[in-house]
Amino acid sequence: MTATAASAPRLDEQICFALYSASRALTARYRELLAPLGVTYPQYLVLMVLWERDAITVSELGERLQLDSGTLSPLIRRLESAGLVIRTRRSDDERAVEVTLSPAGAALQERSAGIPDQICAATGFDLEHIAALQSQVTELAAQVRGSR
Amino acid sequence: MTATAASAPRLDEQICFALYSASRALTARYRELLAPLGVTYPQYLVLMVLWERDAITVSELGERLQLDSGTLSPLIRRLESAGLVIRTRRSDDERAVEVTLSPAGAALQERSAGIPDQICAATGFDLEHIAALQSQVTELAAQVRGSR
DNA sequence: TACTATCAGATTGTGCACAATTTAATTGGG
DNA sequence: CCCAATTAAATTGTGCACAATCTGATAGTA
Repeated sequence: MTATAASAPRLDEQICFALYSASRALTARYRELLAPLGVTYPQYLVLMVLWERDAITVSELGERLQLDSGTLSPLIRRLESAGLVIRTRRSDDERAVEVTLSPAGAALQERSAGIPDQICAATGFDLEHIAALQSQVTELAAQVRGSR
Repeated sequence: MTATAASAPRLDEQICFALYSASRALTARYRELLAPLGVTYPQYLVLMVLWERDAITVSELGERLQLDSGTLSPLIRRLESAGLVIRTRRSDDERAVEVTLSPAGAALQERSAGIPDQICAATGFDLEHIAALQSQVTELAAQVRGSR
């Protein structure tokens, strides 16, 4: 015997695989819903942040989404190519790039308004259950980030 | 007004973002723990499946991990280059490729045995809480996959 | 036997993630 | 004022994910 059954890491028991797999399953669902709008799920996340608060820098976006410039720079460039956002150097600090919604980018908020409900429906969970799960998962992520 | 506050999709409220973010946070933790072993988290997942049941085809791996050949083919080739697995065409069906652990791949099971506990510790959650969360997240993923 | 359909992997192309490095602007200290 | 340190993005390189396509092997059927 190499290891006892109890200590062997089984795939089904690992919270990380569950999160990884669920995240990909949900993202796949978003992919279908977002395809008509011509944006990917990470691009949609950036747009959501901008819909909450427009004219935000790349690093502020990065803090919000926990993504670095290596991911965001090309992603935002694609959003700009698609005509959804505008990138401008901030005049008081030429290092910072401010990302602003174009009219087309702002208009996408309306067109995507039904998506969250469709996602909720796809989970088959009621709203309270989703909210409870969401807060626990968020707390777990915060713990893991803070544990290093 | 463009939309009511209630209908506006807020990032913090979205289960998908919570899962996506938590998955990345946990994977980052795995990355540190797996670095000494020279494997990535997806590669570790493949090895875990093989530790459970060796000599499995690429498509069976794909079913288990919900990944397609576009992801697995190059990943398994890297595992083979690293000397951790061996790829052999099945003699009774030359289409199928069987993935088998090399001695080095099998040996990694011992060396990685402490990782799950370290991950649990990083979450700060007790085992029952993790298990409860894990089963809910898994069920949610199954629902989402089945809803199309 | 040919002919078609199906199936298993591999390949191609796009878009994330992320580590590491680079470039340019700003800040702080002497 | 000058220069080192810091900061914000961008760039480079690697490795997933995944859609779409391709190649070759197998199965089924007239």
